[in-house]
Amino acid sequence: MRIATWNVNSIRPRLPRFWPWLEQRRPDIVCLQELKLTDAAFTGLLGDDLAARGYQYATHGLGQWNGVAILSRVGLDDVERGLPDEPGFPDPEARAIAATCGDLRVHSVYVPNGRTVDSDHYRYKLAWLRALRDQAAADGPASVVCGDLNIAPADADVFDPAAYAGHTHVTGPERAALADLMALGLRDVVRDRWPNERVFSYWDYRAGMFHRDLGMRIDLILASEAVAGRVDAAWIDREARKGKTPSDHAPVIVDLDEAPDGDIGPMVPPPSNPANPRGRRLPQGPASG
DNA sequence: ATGACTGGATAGTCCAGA
Repeated sequence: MRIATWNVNSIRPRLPRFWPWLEQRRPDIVCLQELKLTDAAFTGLLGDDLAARGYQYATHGLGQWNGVAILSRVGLDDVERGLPDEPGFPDPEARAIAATCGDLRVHSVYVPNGRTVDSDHYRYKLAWLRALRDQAAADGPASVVCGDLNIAPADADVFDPAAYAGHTHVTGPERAALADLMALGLRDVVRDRWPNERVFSYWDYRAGMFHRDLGMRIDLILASEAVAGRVDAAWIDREARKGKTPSDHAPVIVDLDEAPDGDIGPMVPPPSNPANPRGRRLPQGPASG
């Protein structure tokens, strides 16, 4: 099963990129962020074409900012829009949606940016992350938190840590909030798969940042242990950042083995292969470079 | 270089993004 997450930076002007991407990558579950549409506008714009491709969908969109969705070809139940006791700015925004897709609880999130350190928006970001952790704490054993976390987990996840000193996305409190979320038992599956690689998911539109590969890794798939153990491939789809009218974010894609029937039995040891010590298939596309 | 680009709302430029 393939799961993808993509901050599309407005779905309406992205449609000429979105439909070919969906046809090419054929994910079973898609988490989208920054739709910048109401739910009604999303349905009017994409509803029939998604149904024709076999996707159910649920959206949480309130207007021109934010907006998140989950698309699924493997079932879509128990949809939850927003977070329990969700903080707002000042009112709650459309930044979180969750649903059960087959055996998986799936979250699609667009974490607040934070703007500048110690601003009201920064405090809102931290409060929002606590509310997300509290929601995810109620998940069953098979869950994924996917989306634009707006936090670079480590210095290796920004092109120049010194350039980000004193800026949001890299501060201790933000990383601590991410660590608190991951302390529920969630794994950063792309970093697990590419422990020493230069792997970014966002590049500023300006100054040829993508061409020079000066970016950040802020779009994450965080998977519970039971799911992380099923990961075959985990990579950033840089092809989607190339060419005309891209989003400034690239999709993140994870492939899982089929869920075991019934109880999870003893793990079969992976084949011993020095070129691929994790015993995983190689990804369908490049992770970076 | 406190820049650079893109999208939304608007009808001038401003806000937001990160």
